[in-house]
Amino acid sequence: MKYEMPPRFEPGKIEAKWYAFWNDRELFKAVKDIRKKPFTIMMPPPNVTGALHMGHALNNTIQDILTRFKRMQGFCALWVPGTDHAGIATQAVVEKKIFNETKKTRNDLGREAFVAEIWKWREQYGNTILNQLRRLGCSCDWSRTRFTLDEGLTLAVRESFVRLYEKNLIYRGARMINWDCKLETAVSDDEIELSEVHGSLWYIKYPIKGQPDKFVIVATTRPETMFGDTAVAVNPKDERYSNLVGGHLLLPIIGRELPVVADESVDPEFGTGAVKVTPGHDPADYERGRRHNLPVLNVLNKDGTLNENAGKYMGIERFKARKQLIEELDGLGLIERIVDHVHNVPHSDRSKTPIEPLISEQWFVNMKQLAEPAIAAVKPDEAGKREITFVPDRWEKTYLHWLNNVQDWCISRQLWWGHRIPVWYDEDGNAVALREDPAKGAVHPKSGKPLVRQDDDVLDTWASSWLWPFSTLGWPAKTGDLDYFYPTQFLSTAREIIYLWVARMIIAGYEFTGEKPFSTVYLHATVLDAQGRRMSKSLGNGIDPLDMIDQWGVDAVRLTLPLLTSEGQDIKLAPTKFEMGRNFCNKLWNASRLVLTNLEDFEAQIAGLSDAQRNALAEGTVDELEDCFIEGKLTRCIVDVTDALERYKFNEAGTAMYRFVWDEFCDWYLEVIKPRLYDMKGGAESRLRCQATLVRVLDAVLTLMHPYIPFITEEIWQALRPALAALEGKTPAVSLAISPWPKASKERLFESQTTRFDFMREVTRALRNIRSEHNLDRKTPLDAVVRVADEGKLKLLGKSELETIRNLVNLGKFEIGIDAAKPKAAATAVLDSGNEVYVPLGGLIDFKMELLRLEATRAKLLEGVKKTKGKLDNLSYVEKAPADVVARDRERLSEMVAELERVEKHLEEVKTLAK
RNA sequence: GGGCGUGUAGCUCAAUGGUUAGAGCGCCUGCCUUACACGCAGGAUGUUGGGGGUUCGAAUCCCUCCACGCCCA
Repeated sequence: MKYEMPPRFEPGKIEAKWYAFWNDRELFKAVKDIRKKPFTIMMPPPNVTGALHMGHALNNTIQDILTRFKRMQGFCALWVPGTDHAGIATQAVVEKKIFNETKKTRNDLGREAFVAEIWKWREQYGNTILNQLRRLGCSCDWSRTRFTLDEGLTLAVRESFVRLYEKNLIYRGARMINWDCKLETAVSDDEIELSEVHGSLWYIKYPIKGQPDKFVIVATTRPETMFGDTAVAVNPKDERYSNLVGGHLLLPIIGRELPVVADESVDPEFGTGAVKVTPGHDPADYERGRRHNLPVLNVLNKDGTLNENAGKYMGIERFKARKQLIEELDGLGLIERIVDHVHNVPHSDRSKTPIEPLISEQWFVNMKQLAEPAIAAVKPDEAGKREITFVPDRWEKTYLHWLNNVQDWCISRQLWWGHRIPVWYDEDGNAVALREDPAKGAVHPKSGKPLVRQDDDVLDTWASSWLWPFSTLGWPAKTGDLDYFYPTQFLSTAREIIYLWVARMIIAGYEFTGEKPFSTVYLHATVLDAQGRRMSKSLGNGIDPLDMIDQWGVDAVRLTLPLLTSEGQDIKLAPTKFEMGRNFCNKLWNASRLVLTNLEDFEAQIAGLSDAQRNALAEGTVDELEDCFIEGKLTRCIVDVTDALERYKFNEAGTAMYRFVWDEFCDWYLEVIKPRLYDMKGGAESRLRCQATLVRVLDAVLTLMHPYIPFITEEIWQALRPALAALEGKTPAVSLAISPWPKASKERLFESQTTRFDFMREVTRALRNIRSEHNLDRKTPLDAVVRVADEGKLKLLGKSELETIRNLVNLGKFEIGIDAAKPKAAATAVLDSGNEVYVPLGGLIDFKMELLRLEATRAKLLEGVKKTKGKLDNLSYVEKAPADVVARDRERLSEMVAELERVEKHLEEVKTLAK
């Protein structure tokens, strides 16, 4: 049977085919199986409005590598996909779309109709990102896809709310919150970012009561809030103002009397040392207001216009009002000066508009007590073990810092899209939280009065995603899945949501299930552009993973990303980086092409063997040196890759495979066996042993690499499958995706054979170097002599190894001998242990080149001798360093000295001959 | 201001305190050798940011300075 393979790997042709194959056979479906250990990952749910970006591509590649690895290791591997409803973002997207199409706002439509529109939108576009994850090859259990507004998850949100409410950990109150004037909702502290703004500091004159010509000058960055001023504060130690404390000023324009209060928190260095106090619109002033019993005045409407407290400025947008107010004050001569001022202003993550701190009635979660188990979870026990481990571990500090200073969490949002707060009020405003919607005529359990309305607000989206690790498995119901798959093993996410999400999930896990939600938190690299900047829509510097998949193939993308990622380091990415992965896939493709196109007779040959003979082949042969060598390297590779994956070192595992395939298997093994394979140089049996080794090694390589590059490996493996079946005498798994992970046995490291193979390589390299440096065409055979020092070295190269060298270098006459004489006019390479290689070149020899080569060797040796001798001459080194280190250095030194002598001898000869 | 991180070849990055610091890309030379030019063979390239210290021994540990990045206030 012949398998047609084009000389170049064409990823586009196979990707869809294999994804459908896996899916149709439900290979990714995880069914509880008590004979297996579970391995569970909950995918961080992307926004339902989202599209796949490079961060997603990296994060999900990592999760898929691990899931596939564990599945092949025999775990019951479950990877749950899903999306979150992204309250603010989704509502904004749909509202914009509706407005563009119909010029209607959500208020025009009304709550119910608008929410119905969003659901329609979700039906149509909500699966975009999940389909993109399929394109990436993610082996999720799609039958368990979850959405944070699903019925089950809604139930979970409600249950969690009512439980916390009943424990008095949720409360409603008027607090200073962050108000987003564009989206007209509260946002939590974690959803704002400070950004530097080049603004002004206005120095405004506040007249002193009873002294109309005298003023106190107050500096402010936000003059429009002055309508909410209820005092002016100075530092008690500030002598400039000590006579005014206790007196009153007059608020310009309005004329309201403002007491002058002394407060420690005022920085005398800032501005004039006198600051206006606006308790309704500044967190620091709010505290000052409390200390001095000042009234709180709100001057803003929800849309960011000023309200009736601003007098004639009522209805004017905040920044317009600021400008007009300044003009008016200036006209009144009340602006003393204006100074440029750079300061940090909080902006909403979502709308990017400046946040207004203001007092508002909101729902909060009291976090202090809830945080305690989450803090304990990362404390090592006596054995140094932690319930939850961060990788890299330094992020644990970041996590703890937040938890130790945790603030109450504002969970209500003035939106329509989300989980409506399950609280109902009676006519007096008495609230009650309910697991189920109240029946008609239901009454408040305490007041006995009928419940008349539900709270209008919805919950922060994180109040549903913090339940994700267990709500996805059926919680609050005690399901078998929850029992089996929970706690999960691994969470991989971006570090910017350690607070928003990771910490809250851990809190929720302990509070609601009594257990940790996962044992490892892996913080993946941040993908930056080539200049090291974050990829962002506004900069337009993003690299679209789907473009990259189209251009290079999905396997190339999946292989390249982890290869670029060393733990904890960020990735600077440019599209051309994927060449590395693409080229590797092509290399693997062609190596496989060589193997597969030379297996035509393999099954027939195997069929002619006894079971014992076949079994011997299937277990691996030990006859030819190169077979032992490649098996030994493979064993090493299996150990390294498995170990690296267990430690989540995705680049180490990737590099180990890359090295093995390219540097050992392709560069040496495949080159060495060609005569055996093509020309039956070792006879038919040797050829069959070679084929069997190729099948074994290629199978192992494909298996090891499958988690990284699932498509190409499946494609090749399916072609290899008949040969594998013949060799093993049994039917292999239906897919590589569920094939067993390779096992390494220590008996198959073949160390002595590897040493011999390495000597062969050394001689080969020396000869190639001579050929290349002397500019000798590959087609002209060279004669060569290998001089070895003793019997032991002679034995390192057997007859077949000499043949191998002859083939690799294209040699004519080729001899080896103890103390073999150096031919005249020969190029020389000095190896270690007294071994030398001579190539008689006769008239072709370039003495100048030969001189340069030997000089270079000499210089290197001299440097080495000097360094090592210096070390050994140091008495304290010899005394204090470990004996084996010193012994090794002694050996090296004598070795180098001997080599140096020989090089110098050859140099003299060349010099004489060159004359 | 506080915390964390980074600085190694032209570029992007590796390297449990112990051989003469490695790889990919790029560069130079020669090859379309019947798996692969997305390739093969050979080659060049380093004051490991500066300074100080600990140590027999430092890219690695400590201190300090410089530059850059991220997070928190």
